[in-house]
Amino acid sequence: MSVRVRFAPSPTGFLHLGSARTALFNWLYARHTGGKFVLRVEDTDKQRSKKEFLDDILNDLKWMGIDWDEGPFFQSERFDLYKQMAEDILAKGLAYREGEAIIFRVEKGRKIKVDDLVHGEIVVSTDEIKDQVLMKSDGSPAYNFACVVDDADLKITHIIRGDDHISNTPKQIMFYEALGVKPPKFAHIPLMMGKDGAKLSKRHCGVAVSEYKNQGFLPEALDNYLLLLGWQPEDGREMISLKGIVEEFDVVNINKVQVRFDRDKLKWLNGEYIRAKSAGDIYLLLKRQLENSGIELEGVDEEKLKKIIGLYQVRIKTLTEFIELTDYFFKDDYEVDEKGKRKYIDKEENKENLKLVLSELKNIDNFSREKIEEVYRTLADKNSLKPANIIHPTRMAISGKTKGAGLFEVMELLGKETVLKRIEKAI
RNA sequence: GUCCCCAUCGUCUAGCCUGGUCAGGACAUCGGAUUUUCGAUCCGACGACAGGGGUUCAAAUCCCCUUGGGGACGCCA
Repeated sequence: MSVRVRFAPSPTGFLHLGSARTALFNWLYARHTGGKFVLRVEDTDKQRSKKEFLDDILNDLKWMGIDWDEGPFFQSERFDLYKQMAEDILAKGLAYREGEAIIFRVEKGRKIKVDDLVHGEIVVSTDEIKDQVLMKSDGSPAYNFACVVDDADLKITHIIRGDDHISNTPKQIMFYEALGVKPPKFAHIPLMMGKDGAKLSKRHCGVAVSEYKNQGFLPEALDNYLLLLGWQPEDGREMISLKGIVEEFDVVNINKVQVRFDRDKLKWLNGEYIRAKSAGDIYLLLKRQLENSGIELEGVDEEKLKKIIGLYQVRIKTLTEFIELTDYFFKDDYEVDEKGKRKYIDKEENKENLKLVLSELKNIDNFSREKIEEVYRTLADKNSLKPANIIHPTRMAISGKTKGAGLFEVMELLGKETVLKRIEKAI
């Protein structure tokens, strides 16, 4: 029988990192087995469910490279089915009415066994479980019941979900029995916590996939990191693509331990992916981010921008860092490092050195990297200065920063006019 | 409180099932090399089997207890 898994978000908020990770494991397992990935929307709570949330969730999934084969199915459209199934259970004498509600009677003194693909066998006594609501008085199904009816109806074979559902599982197994349906296999994956071990929250580093998207993380990096959190290939390699790992992936070797989200490692991976891309690819990704941050790209030549990317690609870990580091290419009112200014500009000797530089630069016709470098070297030589004595003040004068890409490349890209203007201003 | 899950460097992990290798790797941190700075890169350092009992010639590995962390106990999902 072919594998069918599902991802069942509730459209009551954005796509949470933890849910994204669950979706990822489900998707991977479906692709690994050649099975189907089904999308189901758990919108039984009509008050809190919003279409916009759903759209965001689906967009984020697509962004991550997660596609689905069937659905989305909406629970809100299937109330008749739940009601029918509850009535059936009622007719079998396994449930009772309490007002409008239908309640499942839990038989005491039984042991329910959950055969979990990640944890092994989990046994729970039914003495621990209270009678369970199947249908609420308002006519809507209770979560656990709707979940079972749908999973049975959609012929789901493997339920891969978070550890927080372990305690729901024995209840759900009883519902399967009542429905006369063989339960699927379960795989409960350990929860993802914040860096300090407490619940992942906004306070830590953000919980929404879209936040990472907006901060300039690449989907490849996020996918890779989320997967690495709890699973790793046998050879231990850490750069893994979703598509490339499909064959190797399996749920049985997902770790049992609760994991902590480590933004630093994500950033490292993101940097690796940024460096692996061509300047052209980065350009495409960056365009939207730049415009969002109020930088006019109208007047900026694409080739030039690609060259700037080429210089900074190796120095950034997220796309947004690019914007911070290269503001001086796009506007004259860029950020100025005051401490650096005092060190490299304000001192009298620095101003003298900059004057020397300025007079030499004025005479250059071909404002190329090679030519500028030659001028700097000979100038330093003639005045028995260290090259650094003129390089640092120049960098400070033209970029407002003490660090950055190679100075001569930067100068060439900035152009003679801008460079001279900024040095004069600094003096 | 009751039930359930879990326990190797700060973090993610390899090793555990089928006891016997200096407990290996990655991120982070700190040094060094290189560089006009930053970054990248290359070298190196720091750093863990939660504690206590067993079993055994031998325990990170098997068993028990304690401790610690997490989850669930809704007519929320």
